[in-house]
Amino acid sequence: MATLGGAEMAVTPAGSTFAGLSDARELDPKRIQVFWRHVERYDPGASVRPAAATVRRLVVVSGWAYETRILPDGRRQIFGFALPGDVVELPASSNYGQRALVALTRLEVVDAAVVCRADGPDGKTAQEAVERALQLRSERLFDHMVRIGRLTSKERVLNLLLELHDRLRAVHLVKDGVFRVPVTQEMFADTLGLSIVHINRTLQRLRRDGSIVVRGGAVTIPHPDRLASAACYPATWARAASANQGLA
Amino acid sequence: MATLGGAEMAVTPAGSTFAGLSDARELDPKRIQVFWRHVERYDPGASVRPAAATVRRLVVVSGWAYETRILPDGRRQIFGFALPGDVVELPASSNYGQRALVALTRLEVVDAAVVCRADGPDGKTAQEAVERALQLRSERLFDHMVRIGRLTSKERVLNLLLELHDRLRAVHLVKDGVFRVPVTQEMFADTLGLSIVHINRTLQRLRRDGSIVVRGGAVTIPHPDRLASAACYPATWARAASANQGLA
DNA sequence: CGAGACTTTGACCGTAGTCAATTTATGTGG
DNA sequence: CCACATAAATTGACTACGGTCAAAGTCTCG
Repeated sequence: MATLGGAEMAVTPAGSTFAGLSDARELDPKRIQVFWRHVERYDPGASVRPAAATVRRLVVVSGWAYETRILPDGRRQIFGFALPGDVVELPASSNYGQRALVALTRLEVVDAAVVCRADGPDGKTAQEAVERALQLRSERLFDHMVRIGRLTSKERVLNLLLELHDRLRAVHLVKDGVFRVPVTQEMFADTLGLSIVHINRTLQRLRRDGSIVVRGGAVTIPHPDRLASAACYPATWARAASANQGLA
Repeated sequence: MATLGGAEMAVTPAGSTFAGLSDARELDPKRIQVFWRHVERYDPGASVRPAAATVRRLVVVSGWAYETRILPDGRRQIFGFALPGDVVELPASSNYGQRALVALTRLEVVDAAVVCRADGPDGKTAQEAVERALQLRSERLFDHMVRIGRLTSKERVLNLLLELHDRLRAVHLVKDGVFRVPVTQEMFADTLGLSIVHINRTLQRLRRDGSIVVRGGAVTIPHPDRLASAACYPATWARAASANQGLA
């Protein structure tokens, strides 16, 4: 049967090397030059290096990552996924045990400070974009809390897939309604606070009733609008996401 | 039998009108004067007024509040509690439906901007304190996500109580190990992603086995250290909280 | 005292977890 | 291109944690 995870692939926005920073006005050759030197690359499974004493703000250039914490007894909670164009805040290494950012695919990130510095005299535009992106990330945390706190398993899965769909679409990573989700069912389980077996069965139900279509790690959601209400997915969100695409 | 909620009471730090801002160096009479004029007061159940177009940062002066979202079908998720000395970020009124800050007791708040403005030439000290407090709040969101995502009901309740204990202690609201928790069991349920009935039974179990003592809305945790590990409560946390008390 | 809010209890149900085995990719070296 | 090793997905049987419903008990306060 079809699976959800599909391992690593070219998880980069269409027609642009600089995911999430691809919009016209940002594409100053000089600026890109600057970025190239500062891009950090990680292989799947590697943790992004935190700063020594400060929180670190990172812009995801390409690839997927996930934020996670692992409990002493091995239980794991995944807080969310970082996609191209997202900005993430890493805790200082001193309390890094609390939360790590792990590459899910091949991953490229740039320090937000670099992006801001590169942007004009006082880097105001980029600075604002970073703030906005962090704000969105924060809102997503609340969404996710609702998911794991108050939604049923079916709603959780759908809701998360809808979010990923919208976010990926905002950075042009959805083609003809199809998007790639390089996440194993085990990770989905740890994200949504469910067991892996239950995730598996829930996905099957969703496929059977036609809510989602999964083919080789790529997902399609035939009727996003119809499902949004069934999954308590705030329609508002879609608006906010397209009106305010973070760094895209 | 003893209950948990105990309605409103003087939920203000010991020997100080200005909870969370009571430390020596902050107690400049002029500054307090400024604050008095800007304090906003809310009655239990009232929502704190959001700003029109911007996120609003508020310092809690006294009382409790909770951040919440209500789903179309009535389900509710409470994201956490704001205690004296905490700083909270409210969304702009445009998408205020997403998340509200509601007074749980009589509540006094001040706009963080006011606090910063009042603090010396460029308000740097206060500014930093606000940033730090927001950082702590953010960390608590992650803690809470682990709670509802990966802990058992018993662990969830204990873990939350331990957090409240530590936070209240940091602002001197714990006397002889006893602290007041003006939260109904229904709210606890909506906070921890459980049903009210289950919360009730879980609390009873915890009382029976002596993990907690509840008398008229006041709670004692006889052996915090022993329970911390049983509840996956990061001991680290306590350290961070006392080393870094936000605005206290 | 009565109303309303909150807590407690009992009976029953169902969603989701656990355990363990099987099947299906995915990948690697010969 | 095949054999084998490994990771991921799937299945079945069984359990249990936590939810639902409904009624009764407490507490507070006007």
